[in-house]
Amino acid sequence: MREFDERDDALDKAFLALADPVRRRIIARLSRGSATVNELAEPFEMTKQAVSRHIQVLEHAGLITRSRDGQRRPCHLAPGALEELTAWIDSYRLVAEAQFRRLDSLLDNMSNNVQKEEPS
Amino acid sequence: MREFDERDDALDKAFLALADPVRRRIIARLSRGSATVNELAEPFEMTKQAVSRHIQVLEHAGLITRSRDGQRRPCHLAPGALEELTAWIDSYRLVAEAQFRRLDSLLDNMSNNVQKEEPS
DNA sequence: TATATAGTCAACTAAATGGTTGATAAACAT
DNA sequence: ATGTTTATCAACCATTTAGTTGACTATATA
Repeated sequence: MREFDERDDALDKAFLALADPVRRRIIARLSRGSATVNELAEPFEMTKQAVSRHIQVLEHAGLITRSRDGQRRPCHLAPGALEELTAWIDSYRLVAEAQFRRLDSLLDNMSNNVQKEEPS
Repeated sequence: MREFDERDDALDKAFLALADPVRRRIIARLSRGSATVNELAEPFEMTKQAVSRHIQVLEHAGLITRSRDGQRRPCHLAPGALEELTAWIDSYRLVAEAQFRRLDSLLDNMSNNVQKEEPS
């Protein structure tokens, strides 16, 4: 009954948010502690409005949260959000690694069989 | 002398590639073993050309590789590619967690000080 | 040779992204 | 009350993305 899968949508937004060097640098900066929009915008050769929208993308992706401090709107890394992404990646990474190991032992068996069959 | 940072570009492409449910399902499928374009396209209500381009996006992002088997072009998960993404995420995740722990102990100290100053 | 199968290329359209400038809101400071 | 700082909203433009259809290449097969 739902137009789209909510988990898909959450992953879409999170991965898309990270698919931009500006937004990744913002994440990197916030990993060392909270910061305001002006502080986050300062290193970039781009208008503050543009950075403000990058921040909104990160916020809607659930990667950061914001609070209110007078006229400031400090940004904080959302605890747990990055874990969800690594969890998704790792789930398939581990399956693939198991698959590779299975292939390795299959090749081992084949070469063993060759050795066994060779003498015949 | 370079237009853009190569590492940035690689991360851009990889995260962008994962920011799509179709491409994530392709990755999920390939984690269980190689598959041809037709096999990958079959579950989707979309032309084979569209899926073919999704596959190219994954390939240019370095997430999958392709080989030749007659008229088939089997796709395989690129070993090690997913690790690089978790490595990027984890590097900041761990910094952030250390930061949270530091904040926790700071708050602990403050509440201890309050307790000590209370009696005065 | 002809024909089917696997896959890509090219051109087109609709929608989303990423940036700009200019106006505005909200909290502070004088 | 007026002005300053912090940040967002709105309109606009250029570029990219994601899908379509139709033509095409290349390999396999009758």
